[in-house]
Amino acid sequence: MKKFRVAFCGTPDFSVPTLDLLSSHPQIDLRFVISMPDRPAGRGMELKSPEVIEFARSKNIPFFQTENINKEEEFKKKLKADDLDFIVVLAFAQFLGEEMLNMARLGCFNIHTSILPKYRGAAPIQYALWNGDTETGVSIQKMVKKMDAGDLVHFRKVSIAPTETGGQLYDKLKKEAAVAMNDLIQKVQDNTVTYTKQDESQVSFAPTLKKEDGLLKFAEKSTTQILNLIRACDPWPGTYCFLNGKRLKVLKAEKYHAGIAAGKAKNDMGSLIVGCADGTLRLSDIQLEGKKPCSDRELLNGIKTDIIISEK
RNA sequence: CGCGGGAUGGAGCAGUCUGGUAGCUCGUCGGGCUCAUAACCCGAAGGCCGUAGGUUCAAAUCCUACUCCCGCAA
Repeated sequence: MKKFRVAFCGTPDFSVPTLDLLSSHPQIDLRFVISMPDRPAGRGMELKSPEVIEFARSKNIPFFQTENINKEEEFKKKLKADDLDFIVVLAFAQFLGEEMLNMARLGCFNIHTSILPKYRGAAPIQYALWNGDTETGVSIQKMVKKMDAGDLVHFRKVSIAPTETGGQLYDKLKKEAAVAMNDLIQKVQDNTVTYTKQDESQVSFAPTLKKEDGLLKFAEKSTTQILNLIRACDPWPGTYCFLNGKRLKVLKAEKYHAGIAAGKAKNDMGSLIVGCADGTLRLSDIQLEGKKPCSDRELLNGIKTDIIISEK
């Protein structure tokens, strides 16, 4: 049987399970892995390869790294000559130009971590949690120039547990993406791929989160809003506030019975509590700058002064 | 050489500038009080103050090198 000739564009660990599937699928001939260049990262700013490249290296899959694939004329010629059936794009962090979109026989399939047309953009997982959604999923769309606006070819729904964090949902969808890809390969093989237009009236957006989106504004938000933001931003970008002028990461919080004025904070018998617009939260797992994560009780053991929570 | 904070009994911290008795809030263990408790009272155990050198009569504290942890940034 003839194998499908495929190229893969992706960057972080999120792309790896799907790449793994493609590299080992009997119907797939994985020709190329395309990713971002190595970047300085971490403390010390040492160069680090994208996870996808690490994987490609370990499996001896030909790979190519670039800041902007659209400008790589030489490489595109090579791709063209490779006579691809389709290109899979997953968390690539680059836009594809006309030439790339038309490079393969079936075009480019992008796996997106929401049920489109909801949450077009870079941070659909976080937005689903932030908004308190109970369901999300992965979609596969045939890419067009407009971001995440292509026809839907496949999707899988996933339910969200009330306390699920960004990291947990991320891991779940990471695997789900590979399953969805597997489904699509079957459809391609059976020649049963269908193209469904997105309902433009239902479009919403999930732009990239910034670090500041994780700043907790207790006084002006409800306890539910704060809790949703905390789980959405766990582990990235993380939520924080300032305790007595020092940066305090908030890792976990819960609703608290006792009351306190909005914006105020105190040590309530070993619990660090802070007033929100409609109630009180206990910040149960926290991390002070320069310190390790610990419980509120542990941190409070070492603080003898009044506690002031601010947005600095 | 990206910027910065930190390492002190099991936990979180003070003490370091201005060297000279190891301290605080908890936890643990024993005892007491209470119908009862994250309560309260009494008592106890537990630290070569990250590592290696140096200065000094004397170093947690000053100097040098190293190891490990973390925040920012990316």
